[in-house]
Amino acid sequence: MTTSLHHRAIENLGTRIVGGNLPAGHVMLAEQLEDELKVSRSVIREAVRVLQSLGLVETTKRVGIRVLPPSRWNPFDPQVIRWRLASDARGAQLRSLAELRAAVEPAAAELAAENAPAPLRLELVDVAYAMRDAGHNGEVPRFLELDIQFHSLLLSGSGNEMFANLMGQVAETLTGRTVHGLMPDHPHEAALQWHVDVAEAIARGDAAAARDASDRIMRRTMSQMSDTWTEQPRVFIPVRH
Amino acid sequence: MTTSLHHRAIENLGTRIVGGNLPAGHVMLAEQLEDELKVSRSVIREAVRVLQSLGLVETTKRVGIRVLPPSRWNPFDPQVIRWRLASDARGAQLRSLAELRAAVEPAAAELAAENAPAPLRLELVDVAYAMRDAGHNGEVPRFLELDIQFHSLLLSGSGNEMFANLMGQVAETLTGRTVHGLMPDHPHEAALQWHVDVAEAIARGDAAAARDASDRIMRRTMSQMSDTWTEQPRVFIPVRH
DNA sequence: TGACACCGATGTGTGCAGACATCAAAACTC
DNA sequence: GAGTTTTGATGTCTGCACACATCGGTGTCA
Repeated sequence: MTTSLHHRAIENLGTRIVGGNLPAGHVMLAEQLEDELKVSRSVIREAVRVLQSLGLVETTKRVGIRVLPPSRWNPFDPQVIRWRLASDARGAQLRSLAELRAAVEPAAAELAAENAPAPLRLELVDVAYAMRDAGHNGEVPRFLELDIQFHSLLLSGSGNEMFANLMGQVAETLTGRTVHGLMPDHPHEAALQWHVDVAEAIARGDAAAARDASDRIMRRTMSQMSDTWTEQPRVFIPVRH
Repeated sequence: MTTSLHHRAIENLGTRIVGGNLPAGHVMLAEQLEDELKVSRSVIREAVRVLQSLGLVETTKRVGIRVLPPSRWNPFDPQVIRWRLASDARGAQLRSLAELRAAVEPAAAELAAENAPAPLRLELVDVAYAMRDAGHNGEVPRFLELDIQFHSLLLSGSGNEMFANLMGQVAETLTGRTVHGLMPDHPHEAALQWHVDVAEAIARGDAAAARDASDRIMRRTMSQMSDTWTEQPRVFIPVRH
């Protein structure tokens, strides 16, 4: 199946804007985009509407379609995140996601210990032990898969739909780490145990212990990654009154 | 200026879907929506495309426009949040936001202590002291305004654009609290001091102290609010493999 | 003469109507 | 039951009328 023209138009413009090829303030005309992408007006109009809802562009009569600065983008939109990960700002995006994850996961662990359904708790324990085995045996691909499953279950078990929604992005950061060669062949022994600690604390409903163990995992992964992206420039979003 | 038809169509359908009037699985036809909203096909199509990008509906040839379940919605989209706050699920949405905020703010305080630009640190200190004064004098509206400004500055100062983007939603939760009558006339004395502590810790670059003080604020507000929404049902989003 | 307010021309997004293309669900045939 | 045809919905294209922000010219007043 060839993806729809609508989808391709969004993808084309989205990657170019987020990638910086179309700088903020740049003005385009609908007609010009029709010619450029060789599609009809309706396709362009529908694509622009979507980009507008993501905060990537704004339309003004008599002016055209204006590209907005990054401070106006919706940084939580999965598409925007994907485009940023595919751009030069990949490092900065990974850092942002990692920081968000480091903040959220201990809180999610705490909530999961209080609210998660029983079957999920059991699965979490199983996965934690499987992770430990895979880590010991140096089965890197299987470990990565289990790692993603573990953290997905944790976020899902919190019962907070915003936490749960970060699953997809978390998977990105984890796979991103391996792509960047930041993943050792044998994960740190203590980190493996901490995963088990989180799972068992949740299983027995010990919120404080779950948070603490999760916090240890996060602090370790953060300190592990921080070296690689210290050179990434930070973006300060001005306060809108 | 009358808001555009496009905007009105999105608003109409968005509120109805998020509000539960159009249940998941419900199928609509573009032609039927044209008649119902008395607008042309292009308006409907552009609106549907936007709702599609928010995960509220999907379109299938030969079937129509199908409403998707809440687990498919983008819970971070400002519009979705706004519609949810206007619906029966207002309580659950406020709780989710409060939990997110409680997780993020201490992390943001830590980052701000390390990265925030100097002028922002100074402004933060000023606002913290102004808050304390306003709190002492029982100036509730002014206190609320300063409170929002304080937390906006904090999130913005973290240098993480995802944290910074939560400002708008945070403002909602704070104003939401007053609307719900959860705001005492005289804010708790210790909480006022903690705000000052956060600001001064950030000003002198003490990340650990900033986090601790912020964490105390969050724990207090959470325990304050938790009574009111314990009856709200939690939504567990299934893990997608 | 110069500054300023007004006003009409212009160009671009917005909204409308109708046509044909495409493709997957559903009905049909064997 | 498997394969084929039909059908009905979205996808795409096009021409047109309208709304309205911007720009430039015109007239008025100091």
